[in-house]
Amino acid sequence: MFPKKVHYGLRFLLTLSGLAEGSHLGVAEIADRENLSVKFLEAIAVALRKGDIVDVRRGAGGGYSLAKPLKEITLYEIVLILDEKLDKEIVTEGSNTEKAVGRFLTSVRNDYGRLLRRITLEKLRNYYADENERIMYYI
Amino acid sequence: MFPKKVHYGLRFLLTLSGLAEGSHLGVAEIADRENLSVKFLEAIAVALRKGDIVDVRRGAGGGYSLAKPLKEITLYEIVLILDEKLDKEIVTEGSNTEKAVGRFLTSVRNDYGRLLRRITLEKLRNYYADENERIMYYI
DNA sequence: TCAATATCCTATTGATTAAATAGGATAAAA
DNA sequence: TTTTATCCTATTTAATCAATAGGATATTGA
Repeated sequence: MFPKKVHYGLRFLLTLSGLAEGSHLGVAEIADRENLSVKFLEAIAVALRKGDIVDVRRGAGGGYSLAKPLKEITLYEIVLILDEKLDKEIVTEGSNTEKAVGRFLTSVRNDYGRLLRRITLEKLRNYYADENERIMYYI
Repeated sequence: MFPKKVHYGLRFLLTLSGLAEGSHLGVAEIADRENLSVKFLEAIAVALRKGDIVDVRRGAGGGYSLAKPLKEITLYEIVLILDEKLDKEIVTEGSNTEKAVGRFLTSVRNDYGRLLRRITLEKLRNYYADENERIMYYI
């Protein structure tokens, strides 16, 4: 349902969320930890930076950090940045059936957008915390 | 956002919804009215029939008709039948970040599914009625 | 019965998008 | 001023979407 860019992008952000205030992490390091293609993750990182989700520090010792707390980042923003098909135009021109279907599906997309806007990455963080607890319990 | 199969399928169903009780309409006829590829629409019709959305009458004078009233057909069913990416498996295995992201996105997909289940094709019919009224008003 | 009609099935083609890779330009810290 | 890491552009490969084609199958209607 969601392209890999979204999966990888969320893992990228989740990794950054573990960072201490003011510190940065490079793409190469994260790609290594997460076993992802460096180049592919690089493109994702740049897109997220342009979308003001992460801050960057270029040059040696640089890398990325979250631009704002997880609870202020909605899934809507992420999907809009990393999944181009969401904001693709829905045709509402043509015959009456075409118009009706176009308007109908547009309203569904709007509902979906509202749904995504209500979900913040804090929830993702909670799922992550659950995973870590699961290990603690196991030990 | 939605593949053409969904658009075409909805136009197909919308056309069928105008049919008198007990009558049928062939794919060729509908494709002609809606300016769609006969062969492509044919595949859509077969899929909808297998999903119990439409009934079929084969042979001469045959064609399709709605298997149930529009208000009993949810958008969820249609999207599930005509958009294969909805029920594609989301991976919840691997590293902790991978699991967390997988579970998180699964919950989002479930929310989306609930959203689609609340929308019936009666709403589509209303959009269609609006379009027709618009013409009446114009005349 | 049997010809006409319309669905049904399988396979193929072409176009578009997704995913990954590559090489080097740019910027900034050390 | 060297090192490091981001940034940019282009290309390749794989997967999916959209459309097309031809014929097999079933059923109606004469």
